[in-house]
Amino acid sequence: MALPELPVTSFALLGLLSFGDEELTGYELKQRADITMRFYWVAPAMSQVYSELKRLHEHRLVRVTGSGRATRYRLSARGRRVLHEWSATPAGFPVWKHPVALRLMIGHASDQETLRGMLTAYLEELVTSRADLQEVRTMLSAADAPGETYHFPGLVADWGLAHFDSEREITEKTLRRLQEDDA
Amino acid sequence: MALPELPVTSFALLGLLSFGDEELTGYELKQRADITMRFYWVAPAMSQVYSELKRLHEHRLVRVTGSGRATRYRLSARGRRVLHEWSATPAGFPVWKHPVALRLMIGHASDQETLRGMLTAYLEELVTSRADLQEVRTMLSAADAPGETYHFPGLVADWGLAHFDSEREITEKTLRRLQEDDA
DNA sequence: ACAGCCATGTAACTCGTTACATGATTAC
DNA sequence: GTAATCATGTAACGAGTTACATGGCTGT
Repeated sequence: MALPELPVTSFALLGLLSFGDEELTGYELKQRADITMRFYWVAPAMSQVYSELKRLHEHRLVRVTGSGRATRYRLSARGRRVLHEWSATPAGFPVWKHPVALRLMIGHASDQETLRGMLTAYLEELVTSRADLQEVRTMLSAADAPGETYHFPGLVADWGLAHFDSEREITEKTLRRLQEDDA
Repeated sequence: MALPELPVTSFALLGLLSFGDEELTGYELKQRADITMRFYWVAPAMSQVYSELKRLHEHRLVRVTGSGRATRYRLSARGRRVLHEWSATPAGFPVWKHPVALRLMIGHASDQETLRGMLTAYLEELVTSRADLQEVRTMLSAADAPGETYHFPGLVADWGLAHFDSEREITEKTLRRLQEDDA
């Protein structure tokens, strides 16, 4: 059984369909992605969710249960096998696109005022993002014991929380270093 | 002076041209990006470097000094102004694409063996990446005092090093948690 | 002479986005 | 009735990649 060549986001969406035996609409799938997956992958556009679902169906990785106007999708047996196979695939190194760090790098083209404002704004966004993720983490804690449905999502959420904490620390430290430079 | 609408990578490359008064070829610019910028932005393909340079020139943000077969580019006065203006632009939140965390999220579709192997492999890649960045950091330290050319790149490199350290800690912690689950 | 690096591009393609369009259902 | 949400798509576009092609220069 050859692993179909699909973009990672396809497998990510397939993965979201692999919790429990739920049947989801494209709309619901998009919501799940927005809530959880966006923290360490992406939040795909609505239109992409539909086109990926179409493709997953063409590859018979999902089954369609057209009950009424809302098309519902569920993982097929083949989809489950493919997902298992894919998860053993080399993961590759994370890609980090950090517009704050990028601007800081060319700090000589800016000024202290602007840079400090940027870092402060970033700190605030970190706080709200962390709070959002913490909320998710709390919801998952209903079934996050080893073997339960949301055990692994719980691990990943903790990973994300630790990451946000680390970012906060580094940003604060950098702010302090900028202030020292002023003197 | 309206800020031209260009992708961030354009400004990133423009930023790389703003250190010192150097004139760089596309080839050299690509090397710089590979060495430093890739850690918090991207390493653009060679072909993209050339097309971006072409576009930057069309916008008169760089000047071309065609000395011989190798075309050399340097920041124009206009380019410097635009870069300054861009750096005060809202930065947006970092995007993190983390294939390891993504696979861990659907850990239920995998097995302990595979997951531990994945995290261990990631740890090793973290070590080499950190070492690469540390090497860059050391090179920068020749001129990283406040006011010197590589002060800000130094700050950003330290940011990246702290990030790698944080990732190492989280990964190790997650590995321990996986082992506890086994028992 | 030959390998390896320097140097520059073109063409085809995919991923993913935004803008647009449509209509059904639900809550108030 | 009317606003918000649910639900599904199409079309155009842009960023960025890989594969391909070419050729000069440099060290051994």
